[in-house]
Amino acid sequence: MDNKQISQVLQEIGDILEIKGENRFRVNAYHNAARSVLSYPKDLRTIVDRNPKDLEKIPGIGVNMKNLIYSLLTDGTSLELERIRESIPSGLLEMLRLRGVGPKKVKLFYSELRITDLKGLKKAAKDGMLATLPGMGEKSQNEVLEALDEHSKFDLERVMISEALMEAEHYIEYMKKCKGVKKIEYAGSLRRRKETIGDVDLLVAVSGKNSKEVVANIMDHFAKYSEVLKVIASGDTKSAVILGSGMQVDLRVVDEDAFGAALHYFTGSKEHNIKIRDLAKRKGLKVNEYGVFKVKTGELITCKEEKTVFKAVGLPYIIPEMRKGQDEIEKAKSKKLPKVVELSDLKGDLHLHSDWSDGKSKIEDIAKTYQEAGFKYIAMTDHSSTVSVANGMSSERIQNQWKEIDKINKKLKGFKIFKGSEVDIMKDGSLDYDEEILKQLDIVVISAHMHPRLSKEAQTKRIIAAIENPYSKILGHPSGRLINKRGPMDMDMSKIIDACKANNVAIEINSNPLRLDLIDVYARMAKDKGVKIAINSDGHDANQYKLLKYGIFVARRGWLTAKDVINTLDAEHLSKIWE
DNA sequence: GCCGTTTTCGGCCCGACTGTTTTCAGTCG
Repeated sequence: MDNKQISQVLQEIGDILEIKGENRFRVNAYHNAARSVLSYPKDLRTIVDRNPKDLEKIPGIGVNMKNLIYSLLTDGTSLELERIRESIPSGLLEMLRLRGVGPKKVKLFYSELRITDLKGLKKAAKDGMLATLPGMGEKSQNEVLEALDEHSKFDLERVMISEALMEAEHYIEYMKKCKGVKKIEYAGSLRRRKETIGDVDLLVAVSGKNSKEVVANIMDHFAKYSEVLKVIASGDTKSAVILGSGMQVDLRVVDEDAFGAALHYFTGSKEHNIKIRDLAKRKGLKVNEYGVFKVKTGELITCKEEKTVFKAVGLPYIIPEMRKGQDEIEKAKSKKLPKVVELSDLKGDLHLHSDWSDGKSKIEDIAKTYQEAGFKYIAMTDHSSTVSVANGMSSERIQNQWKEIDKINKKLKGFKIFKGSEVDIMKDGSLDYDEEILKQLDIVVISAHMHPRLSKEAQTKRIIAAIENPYSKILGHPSGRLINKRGPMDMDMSKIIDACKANNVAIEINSNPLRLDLIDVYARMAKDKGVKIAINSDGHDANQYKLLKYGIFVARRGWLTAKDVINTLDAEHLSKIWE
């Protein structure tokens, strides 16, 4: 059982307790613990193996949760979990996933009408039975039917950040055309640059002098966007819609004087906000989306800008990417937040494909495009021979490619193409070219494309063997995951990072929004262990240098500075790190 | 159930929107 599965169990227990109407703080404790475990950067199994008591050091985990997690990891289940699962029909949990249906309604449906699953719910709604329940009516019944319809139509998967960003930017362009919109920004997980996004939050500022009609007009404009499929809420200052793509977009309108406070509030994360409010409380302050208030006098500290919120609670500005509710507030207090890397720090890209393998562009065009975009170098890393589906290059072909690179390099001024390869890691951990080729390459990116289903031990051993190859320079897309399509390979990332440190191998953050691999927690772990990172596009088209921004997002969420990233170096300094 | 520069007991973020009520409970973020 991994952290994600443990987190799911904790979430499930919380959900069941909630349906049963247990004490809400006890319910919250399970949900908090679930989130805490999910974002915890270390494998809980390794903690249990060393000293189970250490589990209590994880925020939100006390003696009870520790015992539960211990049984889950040693027995694969626990008495408590079994007992609680038996206490309600399992289908009730699925009902919780419906929009507008929470624990109270699930309990109501079950206790009054013995409804135990979605099918039964649909029948009861169609038969008009739901409307007869206390607190329900025709409208609520229809809401349930619509929620059931949505549930079957859209898989409620979170979408890639690239998609959400595009949707948000288009919506913002449209909203800017509306009179009275002084400022507009997206907030939420999109602003925090999470790798996947559940819904988009838009925040609009209006001038305090604006009348109610102006705000109403903005709400109206919002609902009339051409992509809107359904308006699910529309109040005085808050609206929500569902787009044709299935994505939910929320809008909130605030006075421009409260814009900073509201932006902070709606950027989250929830955990970060709770910690900020806790800190404020201890200073006799109250923080909400309208500003920071002195509790005793009720005096308002106006927060037109976000940094005023932080200042009011005695903190330096914390960038959205860091707001996870982990240790960022502590580190900010002691002025230990790093200055994180920016897109403009990148001087080159060390993982790219041309039409020599499965890319679309010619090497020369790629080089020109990158140079025009302000970069100083690239490494051409086409696929090695075994990856025949991607037109991998034989030893002979790659040597021909070097001749072409030499020719182009002579023509270029102030720009360099490194000779590289994305060399496949074989099942036994050996590399897909022999020494004769490897030793002539400037950049050897080692990647596993085949055998993703090996056991954890075998996979870890295989990858480490490849890292130990003296010619390996960068470990490419380490986990092999494809977001919403394929999970990560089962391997011990902590050991792999240690091996990279021991062998002077950098680890890649692959900027393709479908990969974003290494993930942020491991990026931070690598940094803490002194391992260098390469932020690469893995581009298959000259214009895919534009993907690098997504890799930068991950790096910033992993607290990386420019110094932690090798492709912020000049071409001359870059070659020296492996000497 | 968790947690502690007010505390080992007594708190636990907080406000908007909706529908069904006629002052509020449930849901959501």
